Amino acid sequence: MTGAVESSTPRRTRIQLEKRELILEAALEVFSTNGFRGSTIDQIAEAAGMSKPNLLYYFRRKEDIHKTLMQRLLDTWLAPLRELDDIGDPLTELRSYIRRKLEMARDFPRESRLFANEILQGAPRIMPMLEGELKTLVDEKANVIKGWMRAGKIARTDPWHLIFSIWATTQHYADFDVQVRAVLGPDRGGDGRFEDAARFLEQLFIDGLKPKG
Amino acid sequence: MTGAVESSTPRRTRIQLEKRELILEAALEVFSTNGFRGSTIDQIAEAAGMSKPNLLYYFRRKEDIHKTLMQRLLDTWLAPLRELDDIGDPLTELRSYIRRKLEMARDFPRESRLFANEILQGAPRIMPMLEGELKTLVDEKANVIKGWMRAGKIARTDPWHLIFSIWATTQHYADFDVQVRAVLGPDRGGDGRFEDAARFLEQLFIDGLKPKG
DNA sequence: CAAATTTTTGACCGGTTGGACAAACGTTAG
DNA sequence: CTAACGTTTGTCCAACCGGTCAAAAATTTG
Repeated sequence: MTGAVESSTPRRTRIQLEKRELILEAALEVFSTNGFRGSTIDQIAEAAGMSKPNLLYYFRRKEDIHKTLMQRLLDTWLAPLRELDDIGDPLTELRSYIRRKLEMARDFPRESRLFANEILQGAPRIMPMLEGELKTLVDEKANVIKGWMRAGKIARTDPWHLIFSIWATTQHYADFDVQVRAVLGPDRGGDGRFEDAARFLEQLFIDGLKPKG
Repeated sequence: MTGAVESSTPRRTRIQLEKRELILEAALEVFSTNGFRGSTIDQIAEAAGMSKPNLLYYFRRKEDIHKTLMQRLLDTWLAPLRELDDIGDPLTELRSYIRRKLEMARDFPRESRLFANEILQGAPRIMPMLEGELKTLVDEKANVIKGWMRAGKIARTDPWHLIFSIWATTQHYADFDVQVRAVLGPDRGGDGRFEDAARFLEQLFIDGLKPKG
């Protein structure tokens, strides 16, 4: 069932390394907009500027491309959470975590959508990573946050649901981009939209929504 | 390009009405877990307990099923927001809006995922609805919320981003269900998970996250 | 019951897709 | 130059998929 995509030391030539990157970049584009089943090898090959058999010389199965993409993705995707530091001011830490996540939604929307697509369909290809790597990290950081709460440095809540909410709100701007755009109308140039969202989320998570009085 | 799925009064027999419902129910199940392109007519037909040609007797094209599903969906999906009442206590209104949305994520996760799937892929089939019906409603309600803010009844923020955040956080529990489950572990029976989320979101949106001191 | 109508099915079709393969092409080292 | 190795491509195939069609089966109507 679970075949190793890359066994030990695959010993790659220079061309192989380059072409594999090219393919992964193209596949990210195609997979993130059409989903796994909705994407064809031909599409990816064309986006990478090569023929289908040529692509299959570098990745023997369509699923291998997707798997490789997912493995890399999870690392960069969780990087901001990894940086959440036990030491340092809690509110500052959370504020910059939120901002980093939002920046990622802005700068890497394809990665976000690829991930969302996979989860939506039941995470058939990355379930083990969720239950392993992901859960471990989240539990660890949730406990950090819990420590801050016990120390009275931030209000008490469920840290797990807090993390989920930060994920949900930030990634929303990448995953549901067309909807956001449809509702707000075309972006009026610059980082206007981004700054609005950043300001809102900071207020929501840091100050809270309630009457000043 | 845009063919009417159902023109005026299609005059349906009893059997047609029943079977069409059966197909739509089956299609909801299949589409929401595999996406549009990832689903086959055969899968839907089997889930509905009939043969493929038989299904195609009731819906002539695969896309017709999806379109019909989406049209119905948007109505029920936006119902909670429609109920947001100008009169009545703002915080109470918002609190029950959030709760209703969360209940929908719990009770109709397939609908949520179907919608998410469509938006993720650029909303190719429902763009007009987003720019029309959806935008109109959101703008209207955003102005209601703006009124509350001007009256000093709730803190000032961007109402549009507030609505997005409520959507994002509540729907997250349906769309990213497998991830939530992977991180939190198996649900310990009953509505425990749901109540945790409800409590958290109420605190987040109503009380805010900040030290009591 | 019998005719008319609706529903169901098996067989079929053209196009697409993931993938195999061998032959051709290119490159490099001896 | 040439043998060895890495790269690229044209061709092919079997499975799948959306959809058609005619004929059989069931149902409704008179």
